[in-house]
Amino acid sequence: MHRWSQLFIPTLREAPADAEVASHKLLLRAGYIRQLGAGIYSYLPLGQRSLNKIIAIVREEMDRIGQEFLLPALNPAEIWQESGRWTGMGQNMFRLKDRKGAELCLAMTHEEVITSIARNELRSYKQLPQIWYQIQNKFRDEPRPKAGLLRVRQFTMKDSYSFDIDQASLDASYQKHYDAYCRIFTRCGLEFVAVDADSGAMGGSGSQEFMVYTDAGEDLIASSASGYAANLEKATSRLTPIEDLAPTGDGLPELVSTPGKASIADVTAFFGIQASQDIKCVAFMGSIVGHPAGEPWRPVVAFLRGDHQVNETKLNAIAGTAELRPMLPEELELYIGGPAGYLGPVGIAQVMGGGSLNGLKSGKALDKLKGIFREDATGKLEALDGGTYPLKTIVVMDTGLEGRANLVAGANQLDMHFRNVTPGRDFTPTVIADIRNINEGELDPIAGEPMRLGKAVEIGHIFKLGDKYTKSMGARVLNADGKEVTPIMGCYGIGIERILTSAIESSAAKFAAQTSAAITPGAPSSPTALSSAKVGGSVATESYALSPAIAPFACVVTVTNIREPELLAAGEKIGAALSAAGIDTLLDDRDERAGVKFKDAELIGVPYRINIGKKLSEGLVELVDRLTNTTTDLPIDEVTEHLRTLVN
RNA sequence: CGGGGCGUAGCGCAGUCUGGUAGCGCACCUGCUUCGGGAGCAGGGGGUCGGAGGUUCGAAUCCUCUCGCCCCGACCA
Repeated sequence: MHRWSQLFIPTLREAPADAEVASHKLLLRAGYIRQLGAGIYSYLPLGQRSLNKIIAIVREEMDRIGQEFLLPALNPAEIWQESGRWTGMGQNMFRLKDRKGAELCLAMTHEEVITSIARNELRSYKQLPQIWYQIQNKFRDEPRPKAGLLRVRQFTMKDSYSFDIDQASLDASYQKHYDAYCRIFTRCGLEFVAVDADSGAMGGSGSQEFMVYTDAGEDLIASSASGYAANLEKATSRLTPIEDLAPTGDGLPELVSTPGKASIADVTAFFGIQASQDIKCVAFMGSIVGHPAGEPWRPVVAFLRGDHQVNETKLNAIAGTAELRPMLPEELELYIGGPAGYLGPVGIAQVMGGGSLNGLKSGKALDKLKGIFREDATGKLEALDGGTYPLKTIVVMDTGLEGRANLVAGANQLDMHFRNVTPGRDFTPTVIADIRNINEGELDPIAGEPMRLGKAVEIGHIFKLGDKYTKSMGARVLNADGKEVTPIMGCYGIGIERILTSAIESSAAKFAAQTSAAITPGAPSSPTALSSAKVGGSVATESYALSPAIAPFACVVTVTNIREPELLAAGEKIGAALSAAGIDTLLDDRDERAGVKFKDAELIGVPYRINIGKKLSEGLVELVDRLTNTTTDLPIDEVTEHLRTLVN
């Protein structure tokens, strides 16, 4: 049992002005952390206790599937040069020189170190599979540390690496991690989802990120009750069928004069249709991936349902471009042949293949194009450096338009639209692909459950690496046939601090929702709700509670007045009994007013509080369960058993 | 790296525009009272105003440079 009077728990009534997000303010106010520099924090006793508990859970679960190492944070440059990441990591790696001038770095991850061990020690398939993990400080020279512990330059990470002889074995190692991660995050009291992540450039075959929904997060994800979950860049949806318009006239595209109707809203109102019955055109210039000169642009034109938005990441992937910018008016004229507001797919094929510079009047587009192309004798554009650039306009149609008919679309003439536009018949896109952002409430593609869309923070990542490091660093083992083969790897990370941070964020969001619910609707004059929320007041209002598994203490015994010997004696007794029962207990034996103790106990996130006060004369104490926000009176001799049930 | 903001006591801030001996609240120390929701009264301690240079009789305040931190963007195993 710990006594509050003897601990260092520097709580603050007000948060430093630098703190913006809830978890940052609360960690500071609760005395968990103090900032030393941008993205650099000291962990005070409370923070350290909580992180140690998280680490203990991680270690326990990881020991079930692997073995713990501790690898150096200080790495010689050589191994990073071997893997190609000495230059590849760019500015994100802290680098330094020793007294002899040798180059070193502070490791931001440990594939190189672990692979150097593997190549020196692993000889035979009989030694595989291996799962090696460590819990270590990592260093990253973030361009922009922010949000308290959410994005920092030094942090604790559990990282593990698997070595397997073949894909099936890697799949098994990967699955072990998936299962272990689910157990870890569940034990920490987190509500999380595992999303499919991009395994792209790393050449891996599978990757998932474990995410916790919170507005403080930097990623956007979608998930549904069926278990479907994906990054916004990958998420797709099952669309509910749209009723197509009946054809008019002969059913073929019909020109309609639509003076001044340049927006979707104007056009749909004019025709009396839904936005989903209209074709939206979004025209970009995309910078070509890997172009030697740096930025030649390729025209990329996207058509979507009027009520959908382009996801530029998806579109980049389809178009083979790295970055998209809107076309300038001159470029619209050149590549599509119509003015903004009246762009459409019909006839766009005729201008595919590029146009002539003559069509351009002036401006940046002309200058830019003149820097890249010249006109040949026939008026066609030709690249100045003789390179072959895809001049063809890439026309991408979103899958949301597949099978549709009789849509309204721009006619590539000022003040004109077509109706009766039917994809496939009236125009043929270069490619049909999912390039839209999904929307909240759309149905997931697997089970058709409604999806939730929101910001989230990544707390873990599992990844089938393949042979990237084993190959470049020359790790080889003999297989059963006596043949030398390259083992394949997986890598798997967990951000320890992010478990704490996201737990606080999630809980604080719930408390905030309760508070605003208490103030806003029915009872505007409720004095207690108003005073606790202190609208416009100076006292901070954020609150939260952690799961007993990761809170610095599972339980706090609050002696409301230590000058009453019976209360203090009862507190000592109950605290000792709880500790003896294996419950991590803090006795608040400070000579403070009850209100101060209540506030502090809430601030430090302890989930269960035993108030020892007036009712003691009746043999009762109060249990405040912060996770369910309930208060109950308990007979003294039932406290331990009750808490034991709650904690486990 | 681009844009914006801020550095005055442990925390939150005023004072800077218009130069004239550095203030308020909380926290801290002492005493008395109070004692279940961040107590009251009285007394007290604590700041070379981020740093350097300059202008001036005089600089927290004006000028130049510099360091740091926060936010938006870019970037992000």
